[in-house]
Amino acid sequence: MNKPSFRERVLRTREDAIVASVNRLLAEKGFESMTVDEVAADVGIAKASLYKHFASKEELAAAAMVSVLDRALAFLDQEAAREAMPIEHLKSVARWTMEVTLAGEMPSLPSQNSTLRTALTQHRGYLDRVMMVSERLGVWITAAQAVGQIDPGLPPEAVLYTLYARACDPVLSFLRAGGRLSDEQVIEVVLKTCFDGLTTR
Amino acid sequence: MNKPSFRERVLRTREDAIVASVNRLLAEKGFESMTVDEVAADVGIAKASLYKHFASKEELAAAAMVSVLDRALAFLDQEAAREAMPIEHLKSVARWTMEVTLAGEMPSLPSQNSTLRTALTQHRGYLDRVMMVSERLGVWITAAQAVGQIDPGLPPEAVLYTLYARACDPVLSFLRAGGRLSDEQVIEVVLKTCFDGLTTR
DNA sequence: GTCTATATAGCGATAGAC
DNA sequence: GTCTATCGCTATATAGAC
Repeated sequence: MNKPSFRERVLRTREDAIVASVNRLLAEKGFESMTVDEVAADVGIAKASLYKHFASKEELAAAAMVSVLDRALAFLDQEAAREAMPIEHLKSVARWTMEVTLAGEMPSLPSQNSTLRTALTQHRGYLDRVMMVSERLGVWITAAQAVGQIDPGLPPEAVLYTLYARACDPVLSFLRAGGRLSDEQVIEVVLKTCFDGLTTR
Repeated sequence: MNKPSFRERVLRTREDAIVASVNRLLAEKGFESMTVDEVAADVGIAKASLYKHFASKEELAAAAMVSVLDRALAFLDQEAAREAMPIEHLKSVARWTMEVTLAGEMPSLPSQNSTLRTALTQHRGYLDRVMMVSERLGVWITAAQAVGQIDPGLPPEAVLYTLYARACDPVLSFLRAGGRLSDEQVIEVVLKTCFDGLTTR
């Protein structure tokens, strides 16, 4: 385990800056509308330099996804250390997801695009992290269903996907655009409809 | 009110065919990934001919939206004629929306894209129909809240947006891709989570 | 209105000097 | 590894004959 040289740390820092820009642009404009020229301009380096770090636009997107999944895993660690019921953990995760989304730091990718999809399904680092997050959420989901906090009649995958979907819920931006609710209120409303539904309890 | 000539009917039929293709391609690949060449090839005419009917790619997308909104208005008419509680009307609308989406006939557009967004916000036919649909749903929403079927604590716009969002809910395609549920079961599950929430009642 | 052929522009990716 | 300059391709949109 060698101590990283100054040179390596500089490069790593630069790559972090790239990923941060990609993250933001991906959240703001989406994969197709984001151009590599924009990323380069945003980071402040030449496009050719960008391609020395990442081989393709798809690799850039994958790196952004890996980055946010690592943040998610870190949050899951922190959350798991907290004493709480499974349902409370799940609500915390949903809230965190929406906070990241509203902060413009959630790279939401179209599941339709074929070149991106094939790139991601072959990206080991991405797949591994998706699996890890899903498994850790799955534990809380089945636990919450076992004690009757989450409806046991729902397929666990449906619960999982519903939580994932909070990361790209258009209701968030629509409610924010409405201007009548603060970001915190937006999150509380969506969180309530997600877990309690639209109908009166 | 002149009777349309044979020539006009042929043109109208061709435009309908174009819109149908756009609808399908827009649902399948999204606005950015759909190309005008694809549309022309799908319809079976030359691209230049396409541009005689619609001035731009954005106009094509707007026409597709107008088309599906007209279908929605027709469904709302039919639904309004039915004797039912407001909440039942809203559930029917949500179910219809998801059926259209799973049938691959829901042109879901990215709200991010700027050129498309400006084109739509200036498109009178589109805006009018969105307003009409929203107002008619709004009546049922406030009625349902008045009798306590929909949570009166929720902002009506939040309820409206949540219903609209069923048209582009990624949970639908994810659950279908899972392969364990039929399309009807997928819709029932999402409908239940939407109105009743994830937690046990 | 329909076609073929083309103009124009933007994007992903690379060459090659330093 | 960073830069400038450019390739090669594809996409929207149009010209002009019929």
